[in-house]
Amino acid sequence: MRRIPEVTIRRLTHYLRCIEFIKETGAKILQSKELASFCSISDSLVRRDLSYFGEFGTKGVGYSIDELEKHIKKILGIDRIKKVGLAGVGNIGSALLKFPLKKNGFHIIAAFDIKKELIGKKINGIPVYHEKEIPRIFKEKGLDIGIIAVPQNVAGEVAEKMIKGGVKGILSFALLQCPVSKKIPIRYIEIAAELEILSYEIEKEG
Amino acid sequence: MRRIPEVTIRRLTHYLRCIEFIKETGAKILQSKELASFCSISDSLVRRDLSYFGEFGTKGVGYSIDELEKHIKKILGIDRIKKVGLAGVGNIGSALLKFPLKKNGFHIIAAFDIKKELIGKKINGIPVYHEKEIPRIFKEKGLDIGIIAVPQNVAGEVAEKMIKGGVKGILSFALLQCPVSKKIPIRYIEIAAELEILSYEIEKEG
DNA sequence: TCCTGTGAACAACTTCACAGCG
DNA sequence: CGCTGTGAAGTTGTTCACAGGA
Repeated sequence: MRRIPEVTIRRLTHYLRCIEFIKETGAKILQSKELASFCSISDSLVRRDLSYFGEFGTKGVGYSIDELEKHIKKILGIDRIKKVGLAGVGNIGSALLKFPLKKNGFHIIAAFDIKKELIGKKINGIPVYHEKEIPRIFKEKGLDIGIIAVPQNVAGEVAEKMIKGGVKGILSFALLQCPVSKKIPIRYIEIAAELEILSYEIEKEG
Repeated sequence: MRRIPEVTIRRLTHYLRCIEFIKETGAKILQSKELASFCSISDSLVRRDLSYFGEFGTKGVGYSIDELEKHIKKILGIDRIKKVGLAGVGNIGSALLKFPLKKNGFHIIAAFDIKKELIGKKINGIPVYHEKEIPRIFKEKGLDIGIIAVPQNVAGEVAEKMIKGGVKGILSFALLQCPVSKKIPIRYIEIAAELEILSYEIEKEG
């Protein structure tokens, strides 16, 4: 099997969103052309993306929606629940605690902060610990993913603590200054960057 | 000038973050090699990215940090303030109202929701209007960018209202169902998708 | 027949390697 | 000499076009 482009994985998540939507209409079969038009891409790209992982379709017919959903979830590794720990219960952090990530298979098991008035409380049923507890709790509860929503200047040390706790991957809202010690996947959500790209696109023509 | 890859624009925003950081050290000159190592990419890619927009450097020396910052801001169109309207004052929305986007040149001027208890209030100094006012307020205040943080099922109509108000670009946290009528740039921030990609990367090897 | 899966052609992006200027 | 800017080569990703199975 050839190396798989990262954009293919991103599109897979998009296919999943479309499938979830199409399922509601009661359809059972989906063709590459229909899925493609939902995503505004070419049908051959849909088939290419899927073919990296096997032959899921039926020639002359299309793809079974249920099967396809199952396959994509398996590929993305979300066929089983992922346990998540969240560091930083500020603006973004507390919004995430209320965000329905559970329906996508991501369960936030524990939150962390340094503010005394938060520690020991439960927010939306999720207990808040002191940040110094990150390594212990991550290890004890077997958390898979860490979300970092703390200020820029402490993001690096929080990441190191998660790694000490055996985290397998990190999603960060703050740029992690120095590349962290152990090699685990790290992804970023940067709201300012998205707005800047949008700004560029606006100025480009209009 | 050749067509500019979207990844180049994304990297430009990253260069800006690095420059902001490096500036604090008091440095005045920056070489492509140093910027590249900050971003974990090759130096020739940095030079290629910048060369799409002109010749900003001095051969044998490097780039003036101040000049480079100014140029990149100009390219991204953030050399002047962008006015932003935010629809949806829920979890994510209210977090964004407190988020320091101002320091990146994005000023949230107005917020919108449908909950009676919010309308007429000010949050962090930003007035909240009813969502039916979107077209009027966007037009009157000359808002450039709309951020959509409402539930999926009403995201489409909110987008249409913004377009009626003359918005130039949209950043959405909810997938917009049908592609909106007028052709303006739309970008997405999908937290679930990022977690899914992370999940894939985790399972891939470890 | 119709739609998938896939070599082969094509397009986009990155790196190489070096000319050229300060 | 040292670093930028850039053709040309190399690599990666997308589309074409069609063989092949239901």
